[in-house]
Amino acid sequence: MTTRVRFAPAPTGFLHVGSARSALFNWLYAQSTGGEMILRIEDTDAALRKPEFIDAIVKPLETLGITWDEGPYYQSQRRQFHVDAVEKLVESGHAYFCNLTREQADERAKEAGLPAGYHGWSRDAGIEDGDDCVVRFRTPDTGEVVIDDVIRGQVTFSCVELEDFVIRRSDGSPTFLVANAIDDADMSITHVIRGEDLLNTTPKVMLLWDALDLGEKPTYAHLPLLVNEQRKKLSKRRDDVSLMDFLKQGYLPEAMVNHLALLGWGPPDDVEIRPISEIIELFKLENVNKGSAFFDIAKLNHINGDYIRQLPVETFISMAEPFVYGVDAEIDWATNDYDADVFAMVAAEVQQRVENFDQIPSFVSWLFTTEVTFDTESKGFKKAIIKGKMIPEILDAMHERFTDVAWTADEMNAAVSAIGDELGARSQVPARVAITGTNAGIPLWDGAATLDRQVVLDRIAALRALV
RNA sequence: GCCCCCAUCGUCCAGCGGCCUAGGACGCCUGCCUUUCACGCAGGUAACACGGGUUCGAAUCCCGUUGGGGGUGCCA
Repeated sequence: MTTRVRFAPAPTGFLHVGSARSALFNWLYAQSTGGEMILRIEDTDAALRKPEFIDAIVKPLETLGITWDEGPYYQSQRRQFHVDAVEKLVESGHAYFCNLTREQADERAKEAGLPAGYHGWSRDAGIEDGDDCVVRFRTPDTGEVVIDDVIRGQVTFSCVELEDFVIRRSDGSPTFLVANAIDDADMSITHVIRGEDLLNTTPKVMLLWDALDLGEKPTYAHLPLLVNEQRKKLSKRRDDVSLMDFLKQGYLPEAMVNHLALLGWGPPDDVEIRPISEIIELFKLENVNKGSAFFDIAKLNHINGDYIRQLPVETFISMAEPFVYGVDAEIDWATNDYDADVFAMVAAEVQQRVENFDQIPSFVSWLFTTEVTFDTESKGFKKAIIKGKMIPEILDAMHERFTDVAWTADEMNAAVSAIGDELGARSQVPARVAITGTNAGIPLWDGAATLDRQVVLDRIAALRALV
């Protein structure tokens, strides 16, 4: 039997990295077993039914290269099936009407000295359907529901712990629990792979499954949660969780996917950075571990840097463009002052040094601005200039020779080296600081030769004034 | 509160009863390379939460404790 998995996100306005990880693991499982994946949008709640929300899910998935064979299906469009199922459950006595609101239920619980929540009051009250009525599922009073989870083994829930949950809201819309059971059955889903936060809802779906007589149940696999540094579930409010935002910041989709695949799973040979084809080949759902995983940006950065360095330089240059030119680029130079040829000349050197595209401007800013700023408080400046030997002498000599040195990389370089030799001091680093504003960066002279002589002289003078 | 899940270096992953004086990766530190920085290379730092069992033998199995997390919605 071909395996069929589904990624079923609720459209909340953007794709969460945790959801992306779920999508990825579903996809990896489908790919590794030669199975199929379907995309299903869980928009049973009217508030979630907005077309722009769909794009916010579909687009990032496409960018990541996570493909699906069927869909997107919309639960909202399958509503009739869900409504029918609810009706069937009422008719068969598995469900009943209830006209208590959440507040009323809590109040009654308080009066009865019970924990907050609904305690089955409407069960046999013979309530007729009405405007304010929900439909609740009658959970068994005894027995237990056992989930055979691929990742967690057997998980047992006693039925007494399960309250009579709502399967149809008072506005008539069925909840996702019904939709889940019906849709998974109709779509012949064989494996439900999703976050651990849904583990507690699984017994309810299984109860519905049996009550509706839907046949063989899918196999479940509950993935460990992705957490922040406080070990709490990644949340929209506290954390950076929008996958598209990461992509916009300059993380490569391949790097993102590689990193995500390493959260909760590891290849048996310990080779972490590798093509997706190999990950598919090595991936085993039963090897996914149970503990929650911290989404570590530092590691993502390292992986991203590796992928960037692997890029053909031409690709790097074209991908870098939005970060150095145009309205969205965060740059400190005037767009007119940007020179694509100069960038292309130094691009290979920049590529070796960045872990992310948004770091590019900091490496080339000095080539396109008139003045550079000296961060006199920085460690690098202190080491190179404040603690440097004969800095004033070097800068004075540089300024003098640069007024008439031949304006080529080699000649400029030679002139500065000569100054160092004559003064018996290290002259290259001070020269670099004067011209670029910092002690760290790409090789200096090819870029420096593209600057105007007066610009360089002014920068030397500017640094000289500080020492 | 109740239910469920989890527990190996700071972080991610390996380990599925002897190969473990616990391995790899990120981070951090040191050195080499380098006219800077980065890459690369060579080292270093650092963990089996605790207590009981079971066993000739436990990071690995069982129980308990503690700690963390998730759920507890007419959200999904």
